[in-house]
Amino acid sequence: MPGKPLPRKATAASKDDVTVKLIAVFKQLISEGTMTPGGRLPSERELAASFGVSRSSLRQALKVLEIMGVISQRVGDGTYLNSSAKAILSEPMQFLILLDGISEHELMEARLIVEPELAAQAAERATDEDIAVIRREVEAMEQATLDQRQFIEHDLLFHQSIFAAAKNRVCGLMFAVVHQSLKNLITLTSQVVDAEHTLVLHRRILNAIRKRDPDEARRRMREHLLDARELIAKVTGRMDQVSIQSRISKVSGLRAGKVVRE
Amino acid sequence: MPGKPLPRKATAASKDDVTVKLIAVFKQLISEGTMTPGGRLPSERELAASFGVSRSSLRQALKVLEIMGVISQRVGDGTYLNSSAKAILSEPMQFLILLDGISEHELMEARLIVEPELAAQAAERATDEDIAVIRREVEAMEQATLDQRQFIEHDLLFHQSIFAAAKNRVCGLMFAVVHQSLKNLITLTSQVVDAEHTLVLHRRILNAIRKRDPDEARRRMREHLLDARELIAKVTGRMDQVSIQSRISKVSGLRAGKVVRE
DNA sequence: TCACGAGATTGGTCCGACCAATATATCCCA
DNA sequence: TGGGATATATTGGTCGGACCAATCTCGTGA
Repeated sequence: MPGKPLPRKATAASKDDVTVKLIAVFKQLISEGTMTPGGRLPSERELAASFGVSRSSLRQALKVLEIMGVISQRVGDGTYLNSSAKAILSEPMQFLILLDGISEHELMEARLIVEPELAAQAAERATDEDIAVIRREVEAMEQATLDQRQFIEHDLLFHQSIFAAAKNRVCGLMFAVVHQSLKNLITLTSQVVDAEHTLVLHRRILNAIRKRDPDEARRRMREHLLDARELIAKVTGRMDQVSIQSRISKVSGLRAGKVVRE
Repeated sequence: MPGKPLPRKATAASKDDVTVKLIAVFKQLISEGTMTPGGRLPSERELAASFGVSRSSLRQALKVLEIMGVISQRVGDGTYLNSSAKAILSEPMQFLILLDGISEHELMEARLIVEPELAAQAAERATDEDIAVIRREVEAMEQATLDQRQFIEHDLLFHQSIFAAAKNRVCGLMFAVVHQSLKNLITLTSQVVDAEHTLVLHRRILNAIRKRDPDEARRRMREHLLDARELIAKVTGRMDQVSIQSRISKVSGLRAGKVVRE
């Protein structure tokens, strides 16, 4: 009896499948500068041969990276390493919200923690240019009071521009997806109140930052978010689980079929 | 002139490849409750047939979900939907740090924004049990002053337990990965100062939360993080880019080969 | 000089095959 | 009859090849 072919070396990462190893390799290559942002990767066939794996396995790894926003692929062209990855947290966050059943209320709670502090920091650190950008978003909102889509878009951009002014990319990137997740809900709330209501609150924040007054900026942002949270609570009270459903983009093309275990 | 074969229907999701559509389908199925956390999915072959796609394409989608931590796959067993996904942001965040070149300093900045506020909220909302958990982490650190690995582990758990006490899952999940990213760096700093130094600061935070004093909790946490940031600055001053390299897990098994464009 | 077009390149999808790990059912013996 | 060893089926993991469509490249010809 020859026993098992190989006792399966316990070399730590030996149980990882090829895809996981490949992702680790890419991470390594990026960190050591072999692959630079914006650069083009060899073709899938070359990469597969170079790594000694099948194209199928390689494609699985590349697909993961593409969905996460690390790379971009275009047929007939090639594969490119993205320079920045603003959307990298988007997909995971959506699943996180689904799996852990995170409510809109909790998302607003998180905003209440972070955004007032960031507004305060923005008041301290913003350059004149940063402030100009923030003001431009307010003006864009003023001119879009009739176009709800545009209005909300600039509403979110307003908050993002404050993140940028606070010079805190980590929070900025993290909360970009939080904003995106709340987008549908914000749309609902903005049907309840008129645009001027939101604009007043935004202007107060802008002015506090212009005055370089961190404490007031913090207070005004908090005021704005508390107001928004209240509105959301009012709206969701009538919507309940519907809001969850509507947040999921409708699927086209593939039939769902039976997926449950028979 | 026949023009382009088909003007590319602008049906929104028509340009997405199969994998992207499949992920959207799974999102849909989870949100509508057809797939429930902990539940088992049909086999890959069944799913592929059910969706009318090849197993290869399906596997790409499943791989993405597995890396993100949405599902777990075991050969010979099957595919299961995870209940919660604490690790869901881990991989994306690592690439985010790499691609955008986010420094340890920026990560600490983000902690300085969030954790003091969370400590304050913990002081307000913590149940007796929450506080017991926090205290237990402090005690665990006291008993692990000799085992550096254990010590740091409980250091991070201390901070996590405060997040839990603050009842803010969003920030908790987001900053779990930030902590993880800083782990190596914390290891370095704890070689510079003795354990008691850290313990004193932790005890102050714990006591503030026990006294239900939000303001002091906020101040004490801030004090702790400012101290940590200073230590990190001191350490990284001598390390520079080395810290980035060491954060990447070494790869085994696959040879990197040439990847640059020749 | 520029527009057109044939060919090469590249990612996207599918199929079929085999392997190894695991679970389940089966059988045999104590 | 009970329990452990064994055979079988199921399942994910990997591979190779094939074809398609989008895109790029480059040479040709007006």
